[in-house]
Amino acid sequence: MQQSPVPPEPPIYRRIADGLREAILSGDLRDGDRLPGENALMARHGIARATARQALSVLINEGLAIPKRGSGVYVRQFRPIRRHGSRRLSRDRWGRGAAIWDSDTEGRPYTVDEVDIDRERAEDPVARVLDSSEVWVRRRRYSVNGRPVQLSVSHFPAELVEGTAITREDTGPGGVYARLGELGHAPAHFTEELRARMPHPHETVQLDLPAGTPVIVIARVARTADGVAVEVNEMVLDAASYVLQYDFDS
Amino acid sequence: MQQSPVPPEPPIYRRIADGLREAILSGDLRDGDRLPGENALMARHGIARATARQALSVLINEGLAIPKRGSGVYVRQFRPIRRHGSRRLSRDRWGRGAAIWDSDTEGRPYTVDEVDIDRERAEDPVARVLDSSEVWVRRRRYSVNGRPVQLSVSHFPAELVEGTAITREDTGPGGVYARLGELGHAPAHFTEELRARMPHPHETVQLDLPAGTPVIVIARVARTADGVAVEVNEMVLDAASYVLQYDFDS
DNA sequence: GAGTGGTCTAGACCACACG
DNA sequence: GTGTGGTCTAGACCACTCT
Repeated sequence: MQQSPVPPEPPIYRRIADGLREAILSGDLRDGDRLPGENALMARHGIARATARQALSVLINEGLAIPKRGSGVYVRQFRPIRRHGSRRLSRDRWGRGAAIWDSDTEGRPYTVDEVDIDRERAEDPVARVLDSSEVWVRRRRYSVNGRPVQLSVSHFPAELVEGTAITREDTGPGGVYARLGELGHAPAHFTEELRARMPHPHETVQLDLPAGTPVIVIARVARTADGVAVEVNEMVLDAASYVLQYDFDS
Repeated sequence: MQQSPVPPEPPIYRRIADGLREAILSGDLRDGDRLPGENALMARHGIARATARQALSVLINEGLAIPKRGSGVYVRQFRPIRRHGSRRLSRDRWGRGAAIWDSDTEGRPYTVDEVDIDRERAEDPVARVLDSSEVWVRRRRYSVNGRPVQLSVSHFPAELVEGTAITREDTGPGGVYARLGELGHAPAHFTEELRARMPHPHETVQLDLPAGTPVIVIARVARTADGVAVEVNEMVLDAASYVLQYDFDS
């Protein structure tokens, strides 16, 4: 007969973290509220400093709290931007008020900084998809309300765009897609591949990410009506700043 | 005149973590390889145990390494499943060999366990979208090769599906969508909203997630040709097990 | 100046994995 | 049995924030 297994007591730091998480998720502690600090936890539970830190680090790594040096640990907030992928039909017909998650429905004014344009040898996945060993690369960072939210790296086959405005900082009215259209290579079909993972160090710096924040990586391939790939765009989004939406049929 | 700011030396634990990360990302350490343990780091760098642990915890929280009690810390691997959202046109015409990320292209045999079906009061976002205060809820967990990879919670308006196979464990041939079709409410339009975040504790348990693994949350709304919402499905995916793909036009 | 989080040391005991 | 990671104590010094 199976001995009823005794559930082991969770360690102290975990029980403290569970209590604080409960307070956050239940709404007892709200966005921006201050959590009890290290000293408060030490006194209240009679534990060592390292143990109190460990409890707080759980919540920080879960993305529920943010530490501020010399000040305290605070409940984190979530106010995402909504990014639309395919939206062909749904938008006006039943897009209103039907969202699952709250968001700033339309992207607030983006600012673009750290633009960087270069001609480079294509790396492997991009070279294969574009069928081109030389590419023009446009790197950008997007910010909303002064907070960086997205990194974008666009690749174009070098032979295709050589000498056009796509190789210059100002791409002119309508942007790169209008230029591709004038070249007779208007994008008509898109494929977006998505992943989520923890950020690499350079992403943490460029997006100013606190601990416990994943990134969403989108690799988008734009193809002409003939199926020729003309752009590969890899985007890295601060996951805490975005809700992505895709609408489709059948 | 601006004093050239002296970049402060990163702390020891960070420099050690940077070195190990470099070894992982460069391929010096490969999937499944063992990292130097706490004792090795203490000896090599002349540091205290807690500092060595802190260095390793950085990599663990980044999802690059996995600790195994009594054994060591190992380099983590990434072998995702590919999940297709809208795929109307692209699949056969230019889907082949054009992927950015490697994956098991078609989902390997899923197994379903922990099925749970209940009639419940609808919570707020779901109640609003389905315009229904009572819902039938189908909860499931999906596993691939014995590893849990996805949690799924489907909601249906209670009045609509009452007494049908949708309220029973075996939904019959074609599944719930076939049953909805027979009721004259065939789903025709889909909206998927996506987020990524760190998992909640119950998700960590049910998906057996190691630290440093985000989840992707998909809220999918199915609507009939008339625009009536007939299903809300909230899925929670182990982000390390998935690549999502969406294909669309214009 | 007082309080906060960030880093670090030097120990300790434990449960677990592996040979 | 030995080595591993998991938890915890009791200190210390620092940089930073807030008042």
